[in-house]
Amino acid sequence: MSPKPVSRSTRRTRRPQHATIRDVARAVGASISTVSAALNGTDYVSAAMRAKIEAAVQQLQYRPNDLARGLRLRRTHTLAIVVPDLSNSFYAEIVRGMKDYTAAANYTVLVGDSRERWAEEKLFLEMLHRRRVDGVVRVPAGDGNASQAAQVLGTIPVVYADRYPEADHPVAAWVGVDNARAAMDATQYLISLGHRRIAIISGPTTTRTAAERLEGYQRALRAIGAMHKEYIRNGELDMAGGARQAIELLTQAKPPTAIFCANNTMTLGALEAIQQLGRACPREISLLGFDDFAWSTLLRPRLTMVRQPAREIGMTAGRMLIDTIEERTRNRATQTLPTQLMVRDSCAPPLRP
Amino acid sequence: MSPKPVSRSTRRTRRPQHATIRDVARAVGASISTVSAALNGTDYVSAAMRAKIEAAVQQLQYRPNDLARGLRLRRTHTLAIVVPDLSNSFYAEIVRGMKDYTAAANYTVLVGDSRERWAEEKLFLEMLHRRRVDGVVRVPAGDGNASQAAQVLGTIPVVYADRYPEADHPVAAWVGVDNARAAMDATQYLISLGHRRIAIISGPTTTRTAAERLEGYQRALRAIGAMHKEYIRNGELDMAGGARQAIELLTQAKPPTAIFCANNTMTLGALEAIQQLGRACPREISLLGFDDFAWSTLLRPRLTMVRQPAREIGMTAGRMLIDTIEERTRNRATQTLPTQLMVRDSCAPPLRP
DNA sequence: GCGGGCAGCCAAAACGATTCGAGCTTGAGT
DNA sequence: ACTCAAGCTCGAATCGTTTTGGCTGCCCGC
Repeated sequence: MSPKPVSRSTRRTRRPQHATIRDVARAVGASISTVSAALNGTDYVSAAMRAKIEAAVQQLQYRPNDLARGLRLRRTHTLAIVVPDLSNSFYAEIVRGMKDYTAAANYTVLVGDSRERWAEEKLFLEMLHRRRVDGVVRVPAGDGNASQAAQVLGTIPVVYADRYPEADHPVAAWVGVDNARAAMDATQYLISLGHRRIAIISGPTTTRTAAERLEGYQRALRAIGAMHKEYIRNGELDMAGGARQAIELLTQAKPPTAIFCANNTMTLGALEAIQQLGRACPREISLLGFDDFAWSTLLRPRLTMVRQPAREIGMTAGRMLIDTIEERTRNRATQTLPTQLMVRDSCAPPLRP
Repeated sequence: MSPKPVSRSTRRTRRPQHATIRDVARAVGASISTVSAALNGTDYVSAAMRAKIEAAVQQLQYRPNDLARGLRLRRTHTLAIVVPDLSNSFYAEIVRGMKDYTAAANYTVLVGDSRERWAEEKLFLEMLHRRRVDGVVRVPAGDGNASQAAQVLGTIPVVYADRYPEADHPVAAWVGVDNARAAMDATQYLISLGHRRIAIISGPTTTRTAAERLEGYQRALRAIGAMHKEYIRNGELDMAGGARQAIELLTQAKPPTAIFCANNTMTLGALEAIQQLGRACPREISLLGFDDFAWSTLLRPRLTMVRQPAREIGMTAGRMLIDTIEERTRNRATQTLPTQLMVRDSCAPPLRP
């Protein structure tokens, strides 16, 4: 059985797609090892040779193929972030922060939008696994059972931002704010203005942050014995959800004098509802929101809101991720960043306290 | 030029990172060719074997390595889009449209933000080349000389969105709107309300769309002999730029009775300036903007704006790109989508016409 | 009994990079 | 004169896929 050298290639129609390292090597009459060493500075290469190679690279417009590189190196220099809603400026800002930070360390980031659905998030995570990203930061979808993520991601490092993981990876890294505390402070601010009938529009209780904010709100009101169940609403996190809950609250027999909204989109919905019902804000009804956004000062009234350091959250998540990837795990596994109450015009003392 | 010393470390620590097709083959006692054929359905594989393979895939949590795949296939199923400002909801919406459309065709998209600077865009495009993306849609940075893109992208297909290419690729695909026409219509609307002293705040003339909108505005005013150079302003495209120009316009001796802003961020800036100067809009000054956004109805007054079909622009760009990549070039090379004047509350007849 | 088609499987050659080990000159140290 | 290291270069293995051509039975029609 002699293995005969068969000329098996029938097609010779090979259009030259991109220049390869081999083309560069051929152009300067060197081996590809030498070219590689020259380009990466990883071994001795004479100055003359280096110059010739650099010229050839320019002339051939050679760009290394990162697929081949990643395959060999087992590193793609790619990260990813998945958020529940990209059109929400809060998450957009987190993404931006992460991109800015990681770009400086020469990482590319893929961004995914789960639309609050684990099914969509899972699809995205599977794609990330196939692409062998070096790490991912998750703001898990709020519809529960996001703890299967460990399965689909395998050994890829994960950092959580904003929302807590739920007993997911054993030692999960996380960065975010103290939501209970921030909500409590906000509620106490309303109390200090004289409000007693304070409502909250919160998200679904499967969303960790929503649950914590509700908790903080309750703690503040319980302390003065002013908690009433009919003022607690949870619903969808979007604008329509906020509007619907606000209308229900304001049209009931004994409406609240202040509404605390647990995220930014719902706050906008509530504002829309208030205007639609012809109520004067803040004279007749005070509105306090969560998650600030850039153009909140353009609205009338200018909204009083709890500001989260979105950009810093994204940057920190990126930093924590890169640190674990590159095995400088010097930093703590969890980081809590400060919030800030941006007092503007949408809250005032109640008409009849 | 001293070459650096090299430490040739001999690490033999090979942790089993991810399951490979070889692992699957070994598990079922088949060859990798058979596994590949089974998974891709590209050749005969017995039902029994197929079942065994599928079981092994599940058990090993095998996910094909897209790097190796892309290397072999010379296709990455990755697209990219680069826009001048991601925090501008107009571009964000284009990106979203493209993502939605291309996701259905199983493409991933990388998104880049050039911040209106060619230097940044170039960096991003070079990265795309190294990653061998299958195609890219560009909204070129507005600071000129973006025509070097062909060089850095090599043979990678390009589709332009919103802004025109400037004699870039020979047969450039493009999708956008008729900016001159839209601006002319908008200006004529202001004229029909009785305005004669109409100002425009436009972007830098290196930005093609800005130039076209200015052109349309001029055409409308020239037709009634009401064009005055002191009412024409170009500046930065951001909010601060819009505010600055608006203040200059409104504080001059014979201020305009209406301002036409050539993009959305400048419109917001102008609105801010108007409020800051204590002018009543629309009673004292009418404001008409370009590029609608989702929450424009939350502002008071609700802004009258020219709406571009941003989402459709993104989807169409995605479609055109995929069509060229997959060589179904059945569609025209350039597509013009319709605009719409969203008449709301920020324009009214002038006090003294 | 023989040619031929088909179902099922496999070995090996790409794809384009990095890296290990080794070979070959020089020049210096002893 | 001999050894040794440094400087420079190269061949070959490797990363994890797809794909091509070929091999083996087996059944079918004659």
